[in-house]
Amino acid sequence: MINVIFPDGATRQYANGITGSELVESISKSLAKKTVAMRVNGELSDLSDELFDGAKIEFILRDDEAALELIRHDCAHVLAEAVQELWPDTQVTIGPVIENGFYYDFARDEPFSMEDLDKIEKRMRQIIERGAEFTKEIWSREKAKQVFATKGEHYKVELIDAIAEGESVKIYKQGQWFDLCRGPHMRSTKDIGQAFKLIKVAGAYWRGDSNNAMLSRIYGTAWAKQKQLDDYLHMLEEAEKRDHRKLGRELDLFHFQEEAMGSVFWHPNGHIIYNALEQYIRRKVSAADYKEIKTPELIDIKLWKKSGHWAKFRENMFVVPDEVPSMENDAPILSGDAKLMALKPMNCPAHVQIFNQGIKSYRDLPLRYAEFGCCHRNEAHGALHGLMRVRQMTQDDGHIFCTAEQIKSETENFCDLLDSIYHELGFDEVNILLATRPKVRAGSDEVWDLAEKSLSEALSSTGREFKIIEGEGAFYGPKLEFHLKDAIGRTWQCGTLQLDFVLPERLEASYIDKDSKRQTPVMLHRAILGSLERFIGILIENHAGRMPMWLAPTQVVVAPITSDIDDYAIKVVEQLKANNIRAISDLRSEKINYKVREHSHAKVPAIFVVGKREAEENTVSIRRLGSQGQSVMALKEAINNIVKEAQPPDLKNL
RNA sequence: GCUGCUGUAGCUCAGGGGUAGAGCACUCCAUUGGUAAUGGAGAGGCCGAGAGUUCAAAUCUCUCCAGCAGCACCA
Repeated sequence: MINVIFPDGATRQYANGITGSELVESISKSLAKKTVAMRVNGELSDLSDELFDGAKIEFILRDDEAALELIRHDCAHVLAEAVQELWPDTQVTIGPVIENGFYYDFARDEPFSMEDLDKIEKRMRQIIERGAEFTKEIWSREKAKQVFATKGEHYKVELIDAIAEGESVKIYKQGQWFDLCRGPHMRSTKDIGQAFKLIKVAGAYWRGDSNNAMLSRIYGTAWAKQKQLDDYLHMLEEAEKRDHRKLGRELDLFHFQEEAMGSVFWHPNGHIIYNALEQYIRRKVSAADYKEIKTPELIDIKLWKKSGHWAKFRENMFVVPDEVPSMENDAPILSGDAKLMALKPMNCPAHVQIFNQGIKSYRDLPLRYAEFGCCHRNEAHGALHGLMRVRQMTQDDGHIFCTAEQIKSETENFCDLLDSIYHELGFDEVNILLATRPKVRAGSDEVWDLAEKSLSEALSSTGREFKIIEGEGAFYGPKLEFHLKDAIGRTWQCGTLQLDFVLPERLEASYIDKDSKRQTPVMLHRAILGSLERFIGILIENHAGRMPMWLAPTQVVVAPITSDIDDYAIKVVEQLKANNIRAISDLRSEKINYKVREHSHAKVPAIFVVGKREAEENTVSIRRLGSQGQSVMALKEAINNIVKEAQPPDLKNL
């Protein structure tokens, strides 16, 4: 007999060799019907696994959160089976679960088309209907390799070779079809249900290495219930509608063109947002005791060599010879021995240069520099993505020079500043990650201990929750990442705080300590928004283009109903402008319906409609974006309200 | 950078070996109206770039370039 422990702590005795499904059957038929897997001592397992003495078990019902992973994983297997039924010469490779779904990579000469996806999906639904049971077999390494080799599944053979000694080689069968798999799986393909959809096809490298062969990847999404699938598909649609590249064009904010690919042409409307945001951050960092500086964009590669960027970051740097090229047939000729300059990809070395001017005392620390530094990075062409990934960007960058003892308080200060800014910008959910020492790193373990401890203590002392990502730190120090959740649930990494013990040393930064000895300061790299370009992209998508009043390029449109009210409309605009409101009049001889429609599409937050009545009574009829109705108000009151609303968030309530 | 797809008017897109098409936007004219499209007329294009096949190429072929999706990258 064996003892099995249930989630509520109760222990019951069962016969040796009892499986999870036999056990659940013995408890209740209806529970057994809903149970698709189990957790044994906290590990997801097949229901068909035999239990052992002292096993803590927990049943996973199909509707449990935990079952979602299984649904998606099983769905990936069915996808592979469907593809091999349709195209038997296709090799299967791996098919893991990812956020919101799964994918499977196939090796095949012809890539899949979108039409193929429909065919595959149909076949998948049939396979699921067949409801073949998942059964597990343990094979010897030799047998597994031989069977897959005979089938021509060379990638699987390679996977078997990669399985650690001592780990068993598991084969999961579903009817005739079988796959090498770690498991676990649900009872049968029927448990998957029909709430899934194949989303897209794409190329992907074998084992994620760009030196390897390119495979064909099929992405799918799967859910427990149809409603969840519908919601997810709706979210994707919503995300598409919010695409900042589309809105940027429609709202006339910015554009890109071939001659400057990856760099933004800011139009007047977009630049209003840009400036408002920059000025806001300038006020915030100034209040947090940062000194704003400005450093050169073009710097001799000598400095980049010294800083280490030349060795680590060269392939992302734009290099410019300091020479006037001679010309032949309009083609430039460079001598090849001119001095080389590089457009700065980062601001840090330049900030150290300013720190290094004059002699610094421990009394000067912490010393905080901020710069809206324009950086150039030669990003891979395939990486460019609207404002989100550009080749020329402006970071809201800053560097804090301090002592090791000050790391903790500086971290706390910075977190407070971030909280305040994210909150004011409308992002109230922030996930914090602490990336710790990587395998290859600079600096002694002692210093790393202190650095990691300072960061985690600073976070804990303020009651902030954070996750640790082991080994993901920069080679020069650990870092914090701040991820913002947007209005439709996507997260964006924006803020970062990175400790650096290497650069100050390399660039010979020092201060005179209390004992009049020279010391090397610690350097904290930090950014709040990340890049202004990218953050504006995030703001556009977060607000779906309907910017809050203080960021809206045009804040008010005054639209007269007939042309004999034009004078009054002009007067209203003048008064708005006198109060620093970005207002325009729309005097075209169009109907009011037309004007309202057009400015609503342009996402102007407020339309003041003025007709004969309003002109006589010195009022305006206000129509706010997103509302169907309107309200009539005295002009003075209306202006006051707009002025109040148009205050940047840090200046409201002052 | 890799794989796949795409590139025709400002935008969204149709067409497809032999005068280049639509809707919206734009310009002009009429219209003066009460909260999401008033009517009419007009203008607008090296069909991404280059080469090739052909009597003839926007259309077929090749090479580039850019965009899109994913991968890789992301100090």
